[in-house]
Amino acid sequence: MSTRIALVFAGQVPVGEKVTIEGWIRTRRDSKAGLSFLAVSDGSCFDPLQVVAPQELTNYATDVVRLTAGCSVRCIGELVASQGKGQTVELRADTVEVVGWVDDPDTYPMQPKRHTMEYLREVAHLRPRTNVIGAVTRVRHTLAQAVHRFFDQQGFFWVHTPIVTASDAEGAGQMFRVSTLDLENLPRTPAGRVDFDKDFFGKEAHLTVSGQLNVETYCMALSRVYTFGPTFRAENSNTRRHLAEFWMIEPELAFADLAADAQLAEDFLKFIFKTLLDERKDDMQFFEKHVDKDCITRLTAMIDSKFERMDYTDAIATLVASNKKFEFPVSWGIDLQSEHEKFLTEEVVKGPVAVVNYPKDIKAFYMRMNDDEKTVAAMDILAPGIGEIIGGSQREERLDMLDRRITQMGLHAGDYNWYRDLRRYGTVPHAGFGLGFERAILYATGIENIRDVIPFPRAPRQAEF
RNA sequence: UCCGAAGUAGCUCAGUGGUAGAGCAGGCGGCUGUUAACCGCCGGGUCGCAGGUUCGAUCCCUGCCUUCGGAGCCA
Repeated sequence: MSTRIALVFAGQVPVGEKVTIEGWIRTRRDSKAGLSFLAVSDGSCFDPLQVVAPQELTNYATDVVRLTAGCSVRCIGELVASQGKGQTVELRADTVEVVGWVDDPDTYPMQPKRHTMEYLREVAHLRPRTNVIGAVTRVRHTLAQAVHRFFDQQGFFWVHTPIVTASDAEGAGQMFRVSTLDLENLPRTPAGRVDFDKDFFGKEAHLTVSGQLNVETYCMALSRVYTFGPTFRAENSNTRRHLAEFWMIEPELAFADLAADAQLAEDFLKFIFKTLLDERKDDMQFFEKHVDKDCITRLTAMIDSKFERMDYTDAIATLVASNKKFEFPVSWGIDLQSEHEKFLTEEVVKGPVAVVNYPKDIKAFYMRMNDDEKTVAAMDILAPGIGEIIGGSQREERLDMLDRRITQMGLHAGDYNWYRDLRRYGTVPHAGFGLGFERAILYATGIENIRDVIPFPRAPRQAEF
């Protein structure tokens, strides 16, 4: 059984102990003193372990000096204090077994040098071997663990909402169709339409764009629930902040209003980022040094800050009073554009801000109508450097109001019968929010393109690997 | 989808209307308890694809493809 390199650096392996490590060669440096230095990484932590391979090894001339980046090895030897600078301990190898060679090292795509992120996307099956993608992967894992830990500690239950949804109306975004019909030979109704009664589910089905409506049903029984899973949008978005497949976190809180929702969001963000800083120091230091020098101070500032609250109406007044020239003119009733959000969070508040109570006409049907009948209890949390990071709302718990909103939006109440039932049987005020998981990773690491924080990005015309 | 930019060696890039170079990587040799080391030599390219202009195009023009940045949509 081999030892993970992370345990070695964590001091859990005493100097003098014989260990086996297994991993991949990052670099090899030969010394005429009669030994080679192998940087071996197993991905368990940021740093590779230095393995010292003396020329006395029986396969030194045949194997060790032929090692190149990417070769897999099993090294057995004694952990010793390093004689060189740059590391405190190293492995003095008794054996270096080559598990797998690299065919044609000349064209091995992952060289021990800096690659562009664009290039790495083209070799998505090999890019986890790089420092940056390895670090992203560990950060992503730690944040995901922190998400679950936060909700667990707060008494929330993780509800696995469906990926495939046959609801007639999700109400948000364009959806990917799920069908087993033969596209070359579609069944038709007498009226000439595609006959989805012949399809697998007997009706139209799609990939989910949000688990919210489903999770609300469990909220009306278990009080505190959340979803955390993949969601899909078939929109032709080509930006560094959008994916066709991304992971979303959506908590739902019963007996709660918008203020409680905003507080939950604030506590949540602070918890997951604090956990990240506590548990992934090595990787975060790499991001600070090579990707975004402000990433750690940005997270620290957020953790220590008190999120501001700002009414939408006040936000509009602030934007107008700034006399700043915006590409999109500002007036009450508009949806805030990227430039407006950035201005508010980066120049006015200079920190995270929850903007609340948006005009009803620019928000979804399920958001709770405020007493003014002009605004709904919606919120967006804006953060410097990224803009909107969380969107949420108090849900409309009054059936008559919900029905009125459904009608106003040109939707059909009949399509939402199970959702309406929640308002007929023991309805309660409740609220929730949605967080795009990859956006949180962008914010934490300073990585610029969302395609670099998910292992296999899905975007328009991009579904390789 | 709209606006802008870019596609030259395995990678990162320079360059020219007369078919091309550097650094890194790779191979060989030298040197060193080395730190993405250093020194020397060597191999390696349909200059994104398709047309057009021209005696001649990698360079100029047109179209297409791909990628990047911004916007919209949104998380």
